[in-house]
Amino acid sequence: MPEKYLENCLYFTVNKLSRVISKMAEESFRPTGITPTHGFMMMLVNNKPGISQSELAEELHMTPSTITRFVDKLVSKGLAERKVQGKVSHIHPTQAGIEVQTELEKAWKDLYRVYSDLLGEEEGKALTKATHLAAGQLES
Amino acid sequence: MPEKYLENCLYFTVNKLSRVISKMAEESFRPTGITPTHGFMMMLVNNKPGISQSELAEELHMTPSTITRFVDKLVSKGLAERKVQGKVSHIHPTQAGIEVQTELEKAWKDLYRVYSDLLGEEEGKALTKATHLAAGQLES
DNA sequence: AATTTATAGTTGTATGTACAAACAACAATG
DNA sequence: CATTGTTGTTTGTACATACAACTATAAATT
Repeated sequence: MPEKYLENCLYFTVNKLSRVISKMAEESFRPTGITPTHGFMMMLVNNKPGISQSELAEELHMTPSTITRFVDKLVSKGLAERKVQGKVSHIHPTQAGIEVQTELEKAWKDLYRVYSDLLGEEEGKALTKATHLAAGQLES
Repeated sequence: MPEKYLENCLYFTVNKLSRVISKMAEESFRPTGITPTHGFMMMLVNNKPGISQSELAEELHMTPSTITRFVDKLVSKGLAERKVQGKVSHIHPTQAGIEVQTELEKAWKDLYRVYSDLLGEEEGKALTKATHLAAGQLES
C-alpha cells in the first residue's frame, strides 16, 4: 500500500472536490442569505412557477424527502408557497422570491467566475462536462 | 435562463457525482460492516499504527472535529484504540482492526472495479486525476 | 519562572442529505 | 364498485460532516 494512495481513488478525490467547491459556493451565495442549493431551487421555482416537487427532485437530483425539507425552508423564509392540488404540490414564488432572483443569479455568476479563474475557464468547463458524464454513467 | 442549465455548473455536477459514487462506495463496503470513510481511516491506521489525528485529518481532508468523531467510532467498534501522549492522540489498530484489513482492501478494489467498468478504466483514472488537481487548485 | 502564543483534540450544536415507513390521491383491474 | 397497485409527498430518524467555542498541553518570549 503506497503513500498518498487515496489520491488515486475517485471516491476520495470527488468527495474532496465536493467539499471544496461547496465551501466556495456558500461563500458566493452568502450575500443572498440563502444557501447554494436552496438558491438553485429558488431559481428553478422562479424559472417555472408552479413546478412540482418531483420535477424539482429530478432537476436537482435529490430525493423527494430532501425536496420536501428544502421547500419547507423556502416557504418558511417567505420566498415560496405550496399550492397543493390533489397529490401534487405546486411551488410558486412569492414576491420576495421573485425579487431575490437577480441577486441569486449574481451569486451564481460569481461562483462561476471564481472557480473558472482558478481552474482556467476551459478546464473548468471540461471538468464540469466530465463529471456530468460520469455521474450519468455511474447511476445505473 | 436556458433549460437544463444546472449541468453547466461545476458545483452541481460534482455534488451529484459525489452522491452517486458515495452510494457505490457504501455498496462495496457493506460486507465489511464499516462505512467507506471509516474504512479508509482504518486502512490508514493499519498502514501507520500510532498515526496522530492531525495526520489523519490531513490525509482524509477532513476537519479535526470530524476526525475525533470517526476515531470514536472505530474505538467503539473495537477496531482501534487511542493512546494519548501529551497533547497528541496516537491511534493504533486492535487485533480486530488488523484482521479487517484484507476485507477492506477487497471492498476498495471492488469499488475501483465497479466504477472503472462503468467509466472505462483510463477515463476513470483521468477523471480521478482531474478532480484531484482541481481540488488542489481551488483550495486557496 | 511567568506569561503569552500556538498546537492538538474535544464538545455542543447545526446543516445537508438520505432511507424507510407512512399517508394520501389516483389509476387499473377483477 | 372493491381491491390492488402506483405515484407524490411527508415524517421520523439517522449519519456525515462542519464550525465555533472550549480545554489541555507544549513552545516561545519576556
